[in-house]
Amino acid sequence: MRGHQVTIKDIAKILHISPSTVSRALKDHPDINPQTKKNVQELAKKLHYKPNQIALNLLQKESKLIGVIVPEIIHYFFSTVISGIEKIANESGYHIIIAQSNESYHKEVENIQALLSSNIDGFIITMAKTTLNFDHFKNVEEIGVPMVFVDRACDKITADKVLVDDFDGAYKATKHLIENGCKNIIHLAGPQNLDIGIQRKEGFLAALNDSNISIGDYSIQICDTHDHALKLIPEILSRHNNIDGIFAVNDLTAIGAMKAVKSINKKVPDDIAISGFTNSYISYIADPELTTVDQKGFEMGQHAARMLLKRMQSDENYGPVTTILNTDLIVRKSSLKKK
Amino acid sequence: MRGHQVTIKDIAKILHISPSTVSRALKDHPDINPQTKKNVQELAKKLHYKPNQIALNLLQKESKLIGVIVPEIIHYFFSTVISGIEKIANESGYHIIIAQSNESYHKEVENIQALLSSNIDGFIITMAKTTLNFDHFKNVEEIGVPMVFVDRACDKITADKVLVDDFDGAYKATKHLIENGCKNIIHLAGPQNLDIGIQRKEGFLAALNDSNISIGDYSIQICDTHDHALKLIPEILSRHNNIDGIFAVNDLTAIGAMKAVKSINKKVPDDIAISGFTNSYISYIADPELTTVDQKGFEMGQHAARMLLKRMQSDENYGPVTTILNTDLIVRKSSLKKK
DNA sequence: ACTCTTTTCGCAAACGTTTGAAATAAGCTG
DNA sequence: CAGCTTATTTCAAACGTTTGCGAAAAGAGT
Repeated sequence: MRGHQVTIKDIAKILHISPSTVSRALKDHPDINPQTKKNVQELAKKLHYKPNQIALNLLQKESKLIGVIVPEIIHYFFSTVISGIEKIANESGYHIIIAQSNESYHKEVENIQALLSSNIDGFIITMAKTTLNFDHFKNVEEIGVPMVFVDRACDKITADKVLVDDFDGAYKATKHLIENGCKNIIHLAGPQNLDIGIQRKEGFLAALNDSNISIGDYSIQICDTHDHALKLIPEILSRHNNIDGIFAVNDLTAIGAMKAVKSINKKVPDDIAISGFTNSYISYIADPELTTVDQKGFEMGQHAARMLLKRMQSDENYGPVTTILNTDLIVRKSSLKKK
Repeated sequence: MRGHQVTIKDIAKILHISPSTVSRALKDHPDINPQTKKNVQELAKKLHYKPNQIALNLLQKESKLIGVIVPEIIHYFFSTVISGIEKIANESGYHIIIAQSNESYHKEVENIQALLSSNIDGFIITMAKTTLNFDHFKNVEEIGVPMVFVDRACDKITADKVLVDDFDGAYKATKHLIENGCKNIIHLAGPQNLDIGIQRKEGFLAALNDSNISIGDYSIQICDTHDHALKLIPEILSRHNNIDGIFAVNDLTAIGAMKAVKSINKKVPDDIAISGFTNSYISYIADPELTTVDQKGFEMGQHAARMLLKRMQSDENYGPVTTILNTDLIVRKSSLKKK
């Protein structure tokens, strides 16, 4: 179906010269007669000659492609990460192939295999939540394809990593709630098998500790989805009527909590102040606008891409680098009590 | 830096046989001695042999890559489209390269050129809002690379298209508002140089017409962002106090309007009912949850990928196909007045 | 007229794989 | 044992491009 692409051979045949001469003429090699050069270049332009990247890739053993594997691109955070990667990659003539794991270990393995055989030059990966076995990463490591982990890292693998200071972000958000008058804050926590779940919880606890606020047995609730928060919050509030602050592990959960609070006729932030984590655009869309911790997806993506490019271009095998980015607390109305 | 990938030649050398024998042994060719087959296959497995896709691509003159160009993946709609494409593409052994135009004509042209020279097998494209010149698409057409447009089409180019019935979706949403007691609805419309802007407006007008509702000079407002709605709505409501319904061209704008309405102490939906368009997840996150028109991004993506695959695999050059998908009205609380 | 240099070009190999055709060796038939 | 079949393997070309090296031709110097 596809029309025959013009090749160097075609040009060579027409001009009755050899392919090598055409190749050199096209790249202005000094060995070539100016007249020949002119002939070749003119014909190439006329025929819309485009070098065949596949052939070049085969020759140079590189594809100028970066494989990006993320759980789900519909999540704001991951799409900003991707945008950051794309920007830096494009600047260096690379393109990105995107594959989604949908948080499935199985799909992740499959994607890695598939992209490996596409001769990807490097990987940027955010692990799936369900990934507990790391053989597929080990495999990548053995083959020698450079790899950078973003946001969710894996201890078992020696690879570059870009993380965000989850502990500090959680600490800042919690501290902020306390400073705004909250005396009884609960944390809606993420899964405790993931580092981000642990770190954000620890940051929360540290902030309470530093302010000498006692921690109840209900202070930590494992709850990291909008719908779960919607159900859980009214239940908890009915049992602990004096809760006046909520720090959620992500924005969606925070907003679920916000809706729940409003549904039982409590006011946000005056009765209960709320902070999320991520700074996705729904935090801005929420009513009242949501205080949150900026997770800097775009910067993380850019950083990851730069690390990968450096690794790919370097000959020496320097040790793995881990970069931890700072978070910013974004204060909006959901946490500012009038008092 | 990259470790040597195991090739057929390596296996051949180790086993002291020829590459062709190895190749055939790996694909269970009947000509090969069972013992040889076994040796080869075992060694291949042991060495983690993976066929080099680039070499295959060169041989078969295809890259098994589909170029996807969308305005911005952070938008829920586009990320669902991409997911749909990815699913179908993967099923047929294809991968997708994603490039964003950021709604910029310039970036769009650049992306097309770059992906073309990567020997993409086909394109799936949603035009940028600012694209008014179509030479780059013409170019793709001439070269003979198949191309499918999604959501936003271009009349000047003969290519397959997947659209959504914007008119009907808008009609249904408006009709629904009317049936729920709205007597004075305004439409926050998209840019009128884009087909979706026009169609949704026309659907809105048709529904009003069919219900014999008169149309004021203020009934159509060009306004398609959250922030714009936030400013515009209080202003309009102060001038036209009897407005009791808003149909917005997209969910974000609808939610901006919703926040504005609430900010001047009117109730949604009782005072003013609201409907959006897209059915992004923010419509579910909104408070009250937003009635909207499901634009079926995932289905559109799947459909586009199928059309592209069909086109790529077909030898004959059948005329361009346009598929128009139906929309679904998703009724939620924002439009259900009590009475 | 001889060698030496310069200019310009082509040959051939390489990248990893597939595949039609040819080659080899062994076994079988009559 | 000549001729034939069958089983198994290798050769060589092909995909499009690059590149080291050699070759041819022309000019320069002695």
